[in-house]
Amino acid sequence: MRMSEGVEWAVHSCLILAWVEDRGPVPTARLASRYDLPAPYLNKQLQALGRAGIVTSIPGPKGGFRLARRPERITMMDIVAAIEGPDEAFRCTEIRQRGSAGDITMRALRRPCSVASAMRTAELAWRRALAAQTLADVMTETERQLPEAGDRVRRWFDRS
Amino acid sequence: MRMSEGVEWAVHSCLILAWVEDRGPVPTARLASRYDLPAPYLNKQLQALGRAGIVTSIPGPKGGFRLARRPERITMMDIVAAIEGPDEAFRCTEIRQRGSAGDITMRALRRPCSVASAMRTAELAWRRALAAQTLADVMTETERQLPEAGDRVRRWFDRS
DNA sequence: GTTAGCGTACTCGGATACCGGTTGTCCGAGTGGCAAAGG
DNA sequence: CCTTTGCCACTCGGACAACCGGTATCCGAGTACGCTAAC
Repeated sequence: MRMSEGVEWAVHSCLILAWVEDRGPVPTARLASRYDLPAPYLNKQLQALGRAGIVTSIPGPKGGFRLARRPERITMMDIVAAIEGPDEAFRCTEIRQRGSAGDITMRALRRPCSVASAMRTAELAWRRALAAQTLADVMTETERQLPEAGDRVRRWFDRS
Repeated sequence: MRMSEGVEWAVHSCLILAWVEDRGPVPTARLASRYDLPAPYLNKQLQALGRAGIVTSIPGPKGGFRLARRPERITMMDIVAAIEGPDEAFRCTEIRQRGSAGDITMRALRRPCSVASAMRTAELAWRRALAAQTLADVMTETERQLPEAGDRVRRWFDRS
């Protein structure tokens, strides 16, 4: 089980956009050059964020991306779901119904598979933990370690 | 992000082995035919369980697999870790150090990346939730829905 | 001097190839059981 | 009848291909800016 690398890119990009705030939209090429990432592929991730309503895109010159809402209203869960998709990691294929085990009483099939339930419980805990952390929380934590982080980003955005 | 299908197979196989208990080892072919799974690939998963110390293998005729310890001592986390490997889903590649963002103060790099920390927190919640559920718990829940589940497995094992 | 029109350059957006990993398969090493032969 | 010995069939174990989703890339549609020229 492996999370897409695009998630890391997306979160860091959102951090940049959050710190830049209202200074104007940031184009993909700018974000890509900052972290030395392939611009077209990063653009793909940003499009996914756009479809999820996390960022808004402005076309044309002086265009780019900006956050669609305040960092306090964007959770880690939102970003992960936008990139990874809505499907959950464990997908029950109902093997209990297949093969020679398929002749079990039908009424048990009304109830969800116990194995799937156990996995779902764990995954729900994961989702809750992600949803409990907002982009603003990550910003605060980063600035606690490096107080000038926001200023650095804004200076980087202003020059050039 | 998608969990390997082998996890579902492994859990269901462990359930069979738990219900069979001391009646003797169950060969891969028997397990595979029960759920209509490709036997060689299921064998691969069982080998992984063996390396993790969850099941023990007995070679030769009348051989097969059996649980290495009681179901109360086997957690869902053990099985998932055995199949999926020890690596965590989110892998921080430290993009904050790359590109034009690489010129930040070194002391911030002593501390872990805030993004990675947030992800790690969530993943830890997932792992705790998995570790809190034992194989015995899943057995109990299954028998609550279908009380004769254990007897069915044992009868299936005895005949043929 | 002002304004309307046009060209241009820059942006996003979706459609298109490449690659690593999971999935699926195969054959060889090892071992217990069974049967037959000998005492 | 008991013991021993050889063979065989069945098991696990690791090494070998095939398919698929994520990775990486490209080019086209659209738009705001800036320049030019006419009024």
